[in-house]
This record gives sequence, C-alpha cells and structure tokens, in this order.
Amino acid sequence: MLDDRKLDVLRAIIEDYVSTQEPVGSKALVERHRLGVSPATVRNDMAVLEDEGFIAQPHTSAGRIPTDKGYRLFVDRLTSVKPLSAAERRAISTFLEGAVDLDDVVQRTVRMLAQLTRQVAIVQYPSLTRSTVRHVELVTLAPGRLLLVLITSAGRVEQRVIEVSPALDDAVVADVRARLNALAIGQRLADAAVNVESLADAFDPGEQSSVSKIVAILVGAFSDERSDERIAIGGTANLARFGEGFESSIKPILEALEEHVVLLKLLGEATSPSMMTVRIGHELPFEELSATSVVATGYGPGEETLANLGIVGPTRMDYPGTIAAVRAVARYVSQILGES
Amino acid sequence: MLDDRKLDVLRAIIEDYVSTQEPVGSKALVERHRLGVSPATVRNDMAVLEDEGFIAQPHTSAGRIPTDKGYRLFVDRLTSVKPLSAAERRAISTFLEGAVDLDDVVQRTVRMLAQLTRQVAIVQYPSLTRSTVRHVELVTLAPGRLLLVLITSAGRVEQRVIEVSPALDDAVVADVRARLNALAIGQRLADAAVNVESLADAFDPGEQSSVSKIVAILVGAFSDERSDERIAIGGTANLARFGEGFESSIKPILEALEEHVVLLKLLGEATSPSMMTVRIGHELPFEELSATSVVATGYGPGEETLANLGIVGPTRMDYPGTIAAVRAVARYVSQILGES
DNA sequence: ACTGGCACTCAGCAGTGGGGAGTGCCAGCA
DNA sequence: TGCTGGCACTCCCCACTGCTGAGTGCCAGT
Repeated sequence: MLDDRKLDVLRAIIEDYVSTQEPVGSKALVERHRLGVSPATVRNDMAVLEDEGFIAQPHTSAGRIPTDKGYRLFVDRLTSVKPLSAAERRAISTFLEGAVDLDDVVQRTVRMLAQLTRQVAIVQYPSLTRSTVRHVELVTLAPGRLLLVLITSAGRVEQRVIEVSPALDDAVVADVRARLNALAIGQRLADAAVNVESLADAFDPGEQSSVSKIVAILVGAFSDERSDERIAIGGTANLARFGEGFESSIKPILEALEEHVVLLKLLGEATSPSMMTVRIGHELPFEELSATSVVATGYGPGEETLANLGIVGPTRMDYPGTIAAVRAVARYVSQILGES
Repeated sequence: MLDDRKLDVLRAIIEDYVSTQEPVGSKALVERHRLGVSPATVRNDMAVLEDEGFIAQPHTSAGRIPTDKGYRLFVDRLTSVKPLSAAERRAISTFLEGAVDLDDVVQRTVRMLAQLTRQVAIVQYPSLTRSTVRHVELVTLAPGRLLLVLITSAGRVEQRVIEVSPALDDAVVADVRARLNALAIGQRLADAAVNVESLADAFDPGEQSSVSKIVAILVGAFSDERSDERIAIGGTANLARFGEGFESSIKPILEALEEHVVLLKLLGEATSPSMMTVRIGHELPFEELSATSVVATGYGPGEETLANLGIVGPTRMDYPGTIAAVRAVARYVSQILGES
C-alpha cells in the first residue's frame, strides 16, 4: 500500500516543511529532491498519503503539510539518527566537565540542551527517592537546635533545621549521627527510611522524644515527594523564534513550564538512558499542546535512571537532529554523574 | 505651565490607556471622567501636554497615548499608593508562612508576586556576600574526602566536597572545625574570609597543606560572586497575556530572563526595603526593552538589604497597583526572613 | 478662559479583481 | 499497470479602492 517511493515522498515533504515552514507542493518537491518521477506522479502518491492520514491540505489549492500521524511514521521508520559533529561533542563534554556541583551540572546541562536543539529544554533534578544515601550529618547549631544534612549518591544535598527539647548533649548527638549513618549509608532512600524508623528505642527515655523527632524529620526528608519535582528550564527565548502561526501555542507552553507537575507528566515515565520517548502533538496528554512535541529520555549512571530530561518544541521540528542532541546530552550527563 | 487640570487630564489618559490599551481621545475622556470642561478644552490641554512630551499621537487623527516621560511624571507626582485588600494581605501572609526552607520561601515569593501583579516576577536569592556566617561544618565522608557546609544568617546553605592528601585525622578535623567557627560565626562573609585566611599556620607542618586547602575552598565559598547571581523567575505565562502589539517585546524579555547578569542589572542596585525603584521604557539600560518597565525593591530583615525582587512588564501597566503589590510582598518576605 | 462649530486627516475595513500556486482528472504512452 | 503531460478548476493572497468615523486643530463667539 505504501511503497518505498511514497515513503520517500513523505520524508521529502516533512524535510521541506520543517525547513521552510510552508506547505509543500508537488512541483517544488521534484525540483528539490531527485525523486526521478514527474510532479503528476507525486500528486498521485500525495493523494494516497492524504487518504491514509499522513499529510493534509490547509485548504484546496495549497501544498501539503504533515499530520501528527505523518511525523509519527517518520520518526518510527524513516529516520536514522544523525550523529553530532565532533565539534559539538567536544563542546558538550568540555562544558559539562566544568561543573562544580550538582546544581551546576543541571544548570549547564539545561543550557547546553537548549543551545544544541534551539528548543525549550527541561532537566529534572536527580530523583531523591531513587538514589542512595551517601552521608547523613547532624550538627548542633545551638542548644536544642540541630541541623540535619542529607547527601545522596547523585550529589544532592538536603538540609533541615530541627528544634528539639530537651536539648541533646554532644555525645548523644554524636551517637545518633553514628547510628544513623550505620543504618542508612548505601541504602536507597526508601529502605533507609525503614531502617532508621525504630532508632529512638535504643536511647534513654529522657532522650527518646528528641531522637524520634530527628528520625521523623529525616524520614520526611527521605520520602519527600515534593523534592522529586525540582526542575530546571532553559531556552525559553527559543519560543519566540518558533514564530509563524505558533504564537497561539506559546501561552499554553509557558503555562505548562510554570506547572512543574504538568512538566513532569510531559517528560513522561522514567525511561532508561538508552530509550528515547518522542510524543507528537495530540499524543501528549494535553489538548492545548496539540502543536507541540516532546523529546525526552532518562539519565543516570549506568543503566540506572535517576531522572528525565528533554525538550519541548513545535511538532514541526527537526526530529533526527533533536533526538541525536537529546541522546548525546543525556549520555554525557550520565557519565559525569557516574564519575563523581 | 502645567496647571492642575492638565495633570488631571494626563492622569485620566494614563488610566484609560492602561485599562483599554487603546489611544484615548478628548471626547471619550470627558465622558469617562468628570473633568467639568468640554472636549475642546481638553484638546487644548492635550496639545500642551504633547508639546511638553508627556503624550504622543500614534498618527494624526488618533487619540493620545502616554510617553515614557508621561508615565514618569505620573508615578512621581500623580500617584498615591493604593493599599492591598485585606484578603490579599492575608493571602500573602498565609502563603509565605508555609515555607519550610529558604528555597521554598523564594519559590513561594516569586509565585505570589507573579500572581498579584499578573506580571513576570523576579526574586534574587539573598546575597551570600552581604549576609553573615551562622555555622561552618566540616565532615569526613571518607579518608581524605571532606564535606564543607556553610550556613548563612539568611538560611542559605552552600556545600563543597574537598579532597585532601594527606588525610586528616578526626581530631584534627574537629579542631579545624572549632577554630573555623570561632573565627567566622557572626561575621559578614567578606570579613570571615579575611579572618580564617591564616588559619593553617597554627597547624603542624604535615597538616598545613591539607588545612590550607580547606581554608582556600572556604574562602572561595565566602566570596563566590557567582552565587550572588541566583535568581528565581515566575509568571512568564503572563507574557502571553500582555498581547496586542507587545509581541515584539516578548523575545527580548525572554532573552533577558535567560541571562541572569542582565536580570540583575534590571533589578538594579540594591535599594533599601523601604525604597521602590521604577524604571520605565528607555530608562532601562537596554535598547530592546523600550516597551518594558521594571518595578523593584530590596528586601531583608530590618533595614538591611539582602537582595532585590521585582517585576517586569509592559510600560503600559497599572503602576499604583503594581508598586503596592511589590512593596507588600517585599515587606512580608523580609519579615519571614527576620523570624527564622 | 472656555466652548461650539467646522473643515480636515487618516487608520481601518469591506469589497473587488487579477495572479499564481497547486490540485484532480483524464487520455495517451511504455 | 504505472507513469506522464495537459488542462480546467479552486482559492489564497495581495494590491487597490472608496467609505466611514474617530479624532484633531483652529477660529470666532461668549
């Protein structure tokens, strides 16, 4: 039904439309691509493609534009990943190497991604709940006032100030600290939460209430859902560049960018670093984003996925290039996280 | 030269223009405002105002719109702050009270500000260099691998991982920690940096190199300029709402929002919490932002200014309402920071 | 000093009429 | 059977036109 030439025609239409942003006609097609057939033949093919729903006409006597279904076929079957240039790879790697802490890694990543793809980039901070405990620190700031610091394998640091009464004496604090670390280090946060739960039992009755408060707050930090929602965004200025009939989509996108919950839904379920998720137009779970596509993937050291990153742009985008860029950035940042 | 009625006319023009976003004519003016004179008289006044540069005509036979100079006169002399409603005050206070840490305070503030003003809100994180040291903590993660945590009076926490060789023994680490705190607590960061500088001299030759590395990194953290550039942004979706001939300004604004250095310049020099800075159109140091105004102020406990916050919006904005909202939010957040 | 009246200007809008890009279909040819 | 050239048709886009109405500046009168 769809022979090779028809697929070629579809590919050519998408390529032209993406670069010119204008409906493409049969004549222009044969001129720009060596299809080896006449415009009339292409017209027949186009009619079939239109029947099948891969392309559409904005109005009679205009060229064709790809539909979401057309793009879908294109990314699934007509696309070969085009590797980044050596210069680009070098740029990514040196730029990311320069990061000094996790925050910096994320900021640099989002910048890099926005720059490479010329789209709006989104990077989720490494998930707390999915990483392991590297260290727990407990410090007396003042009598009865403690600072709890939690450091995870991905380099994230969370801190909480705790007021306890009665105040704990330094030796007890040291003891609590040692026991907490013994129970938690190397564990996934969820498991660590379970492990430390009954720690207070080991202490004198007079200290138990204070210790349980510490434990409660630590468990709270271990399982804080909110902290999984931290996100960095970059390249919003690219929104203005999309232009040409995309204006009406800018508002919903800006709104989505403000709502981190929506964003997380856009990035989608965590996928392994080697899997790319591409969702096109109406495939997204939001009506207003029907002119928008999302390209996302997971990242994290090894095959373990700590969080997602990706880009948001118009359905009319350069999928092969974008996919390659997202993948490359995900790999580099995974590597950086693995080293530290 | 500019009698009271002319000023009334200017005020009326600005009010109407801000609410309708359309050039306002003499007839419409006398209908909507009880000026007590005829359109013809108003026309004469308008001619004078135009000569003086306070208003302009987009084209002959159109109404007048205010110029930047007109807005300037308006905010300087024709405006009385309009207090927020009790409900708004209550909303601000309860919403900000709920914050759990500094990050949360800043996030909530920027949200609140965006919501109240319906503009793009910007909040600078409390300056590191301008606050004082609350606590310095030094923790051994592994032999030769230390974690340095710096807590400031505003609740900011910075951490650094330090590799030292030879490894320091726990007793020495405790000693360094105690001395650092003795020298730094309560000091402004810049002073603390000076104080700790020569700490290494007090240690054995074998330990000196490691200790000086710690000191160097701490001093680096004390005086890290980059960290003064941390900024939170909210309400970008409001950009889409400005609409109507403002589209061309969206791109420069989005670009400015990406460049934190530019943003800081927009927020301007730190002003005391009781001073408002209003910069209108061409008064801003960026050509491309000539259709944009910035309303900003400082915030921080007492009269001490830790950082700035403000909003960015079209020159055509409701200045009295916006100024009131920015001021109110700045006061509340200052209060919250003072409590903790 | 203010007002009513009047002539003038000009953006915006609706209506009009080519021009051109693109299509669908058909008959002819390999 | 599949490709091609030709042709009639559709309809967006653009430039042009004329009209309307809001708004102005000016002047003479109170």
